[in-house]
Amino acid sequence: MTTTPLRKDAARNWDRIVAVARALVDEGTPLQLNDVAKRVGVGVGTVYRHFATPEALLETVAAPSLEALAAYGAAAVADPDPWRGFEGFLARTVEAQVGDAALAPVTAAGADALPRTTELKAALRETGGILFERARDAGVLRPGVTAADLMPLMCGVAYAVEVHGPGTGDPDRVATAHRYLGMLLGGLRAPDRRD
Amino acid sequence: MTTTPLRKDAARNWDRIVAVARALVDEGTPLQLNDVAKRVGVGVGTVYRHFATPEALLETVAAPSLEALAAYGAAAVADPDPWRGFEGFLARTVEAQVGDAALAPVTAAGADALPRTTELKAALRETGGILFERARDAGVLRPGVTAADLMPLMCGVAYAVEVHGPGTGDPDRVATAHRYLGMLLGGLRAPDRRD
Amino acid sequence: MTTTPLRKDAARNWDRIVAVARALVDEGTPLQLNDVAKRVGVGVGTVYRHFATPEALLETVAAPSLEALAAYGAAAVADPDPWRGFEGFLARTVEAQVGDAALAPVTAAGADALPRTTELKAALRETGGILFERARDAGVLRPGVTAADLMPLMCGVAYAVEVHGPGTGDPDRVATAHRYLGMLLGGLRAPDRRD
Amino acid sequence: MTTTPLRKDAARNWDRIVAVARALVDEGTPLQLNDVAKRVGVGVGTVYRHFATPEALLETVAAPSLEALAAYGAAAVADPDPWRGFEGFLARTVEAQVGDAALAPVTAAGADALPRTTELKAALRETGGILFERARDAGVLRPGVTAADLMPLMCGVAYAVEVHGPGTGDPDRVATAHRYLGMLLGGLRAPDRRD
DNA sequence: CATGAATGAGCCTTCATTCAT
DNA sequence: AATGAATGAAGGCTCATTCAT
Repeated sequence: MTTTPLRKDAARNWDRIVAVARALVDEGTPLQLNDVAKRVGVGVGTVYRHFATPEALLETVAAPSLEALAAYGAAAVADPDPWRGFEGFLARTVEAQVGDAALAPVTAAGADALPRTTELKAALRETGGILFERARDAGVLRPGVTAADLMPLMCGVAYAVEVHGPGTGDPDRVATAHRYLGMLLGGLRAPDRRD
Repeated sequence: MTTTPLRKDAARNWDRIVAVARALVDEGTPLQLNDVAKRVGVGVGTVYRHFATPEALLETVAAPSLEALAAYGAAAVADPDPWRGFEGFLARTVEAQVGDAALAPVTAAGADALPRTTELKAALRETGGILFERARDAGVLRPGVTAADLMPLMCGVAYAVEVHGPGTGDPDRVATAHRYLGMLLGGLRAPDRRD
Repeated sequence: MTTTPLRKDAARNWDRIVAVARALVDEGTPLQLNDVAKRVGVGVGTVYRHFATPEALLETVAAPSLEALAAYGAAAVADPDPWRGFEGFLARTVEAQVGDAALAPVTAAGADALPRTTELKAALRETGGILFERARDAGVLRPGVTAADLMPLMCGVAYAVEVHGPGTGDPDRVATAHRYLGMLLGGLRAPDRRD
Repeated sequence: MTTTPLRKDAARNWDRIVAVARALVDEGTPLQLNDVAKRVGVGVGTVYRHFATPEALLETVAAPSLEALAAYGAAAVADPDPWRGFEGFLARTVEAQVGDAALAPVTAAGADALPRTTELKAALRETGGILFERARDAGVLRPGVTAADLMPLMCGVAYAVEVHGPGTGDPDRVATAHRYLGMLLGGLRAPDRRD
């Protein structure tokens, strides 16, 4: 965890690279380190020095969203209402996924490029697990679900939003994400119906 | 619908190309026409003659699954129980998606390379719509869902299965798909709980 | 010169191929035998049977223009006014070149694909030679020009028209061709000036 | 006009690429960047880095001729004799076209790949225009010609030389070019003849 | 004679990554 | 540290021509 602090100019480059990468991600352009370097106005080598692979850069771009999610999760755990904490966390998760194009690939990737990413993903899984268990123990969850299903399901909701409609950045996307999450939570089937 | 029948030798190549493509799709290799040609043992031109683009080949590979799904859908419409028809169709849909790696890209693609694909997708949407309306009219669906949500939701379920675990072909995948579909239909939330 | 007469159906194909090729030339599409075959609705083999190479087809397409020019030339030779005969022939030549996109490549080509083309070109050279000599002997030509310069100069005029402006088919082209030919005949320099 | 100076090694490659391209142009081989790379002994990417398209390379190869022509034009404008300036410029122009196979395609191309090419072509047009107007105002030009005709006519002369005979590089070509230009300037028709 | 499937060399272009400067 | 030139494998696609049917 102890990283040698960057020299001031190096830190400045780091920031500019990440900012440009963020902009590229937002506009849907695939991250190419050559391209990033050109836009930042530094050499490719500099970008490679800071980020060994495109994935590392992408994970760095995604990190703030993951951090924010983790922070929210920590607060949700403190919520006295188990369901509200659980639901809120899931809502934030899908909001983040549909609002930040960097998240989907990072979340779905099998291997992480940065240890920090692995930590964050683990923390989120952990938080999700805690919230899940609290909810389950409170009896507000249907049986059959496990904590390990949460991440895939949230990715699924985000993907459904993707398939449904307009590209990242459209305001409707968040509404759709909430609708879809609501469906998953409440079920598509009318509650009074029993087979 | 009347296609000039291929000469015997051409038909043989067509079959071999599709077979190789199917194998590549199954092993997760991206479809590259040069590559396909090499593996089939024909010239690139032959592959291009049969399939103008990688998408056309992929859609051809995916077609049987789509056809089977459409056939099932036609039968489901005849099911006297609206819910069973609806649920069965969705189940088949996610099974297909999870069992055939060619489906996800074809389903998610905005533009189709082959008219047949467009027809099949339209037919599936149509069938889904009919089953959906029957279920809704029978009062077995929660309000707030629309027919246009079905396709995205099924894609979402399939994607969740993908994120969850083992690659295409694993038998567990179908079980997981059923579990996830069940969650979506019934809701994650315990039915007796009301906010 | 004795060609086995074609069977009726073969002759029909020959005609249709040439007609399609003419249309392609007129619209500026490069002549590709596969393409021609597709548009005619015959197999490539058939086209190849009739025309061994793209050049042979192009020369066949160009032939009528060359024939017409040759016929005009024969008449021009009979003109009692040597200058008028000469000038008229050149005018027709450049008109043909700017009006028929098939001519430029055929005229400029070093080797001919068809004997008929060689004959026609020779005939035109011959006619040009006669007209040239008549004009020269009548003293209406400046010294320094030779008969062998005529063909290149006419090609040059046609090319100048090409560089100048709108593509084949535009009515202005003929006017421009006449203007340029007029410049060549009369000279750019004011006639009263002597160095 | 301020271009970042290339690094020494890069400049060396640039030079070698242009030199090879020049040789290819001289021997009439069409410019293919892969081919150029192979002959220079560098990777394709290197050639693409320096010249984004074959046209850009060709224009670079042609540039010195255009520069020389522009320089000559600037001097010609200073010539006290309007006709001599005009004629000299045209003579240099056809000499250049006939001596450098890179010029014809660059001159005839509608769109330029390099801004420098556009500048040079504009400068030449401008110079031609000035020389033309001086000559016209001095009364040494026949009416009916416009400045916009000069470029096409010079291209036409060069093309006529091409059609006439031996390939680029042959010494006779220049002589022929002068002959043809002379014909254009003085007219093919004997001066004493009036219709 | 006609067919049209097959061929495959050939050309273009991109981009992740390395390494000399 | 930073630079950015160089690399070259990789992939895409076209088209003139042949030859089995």
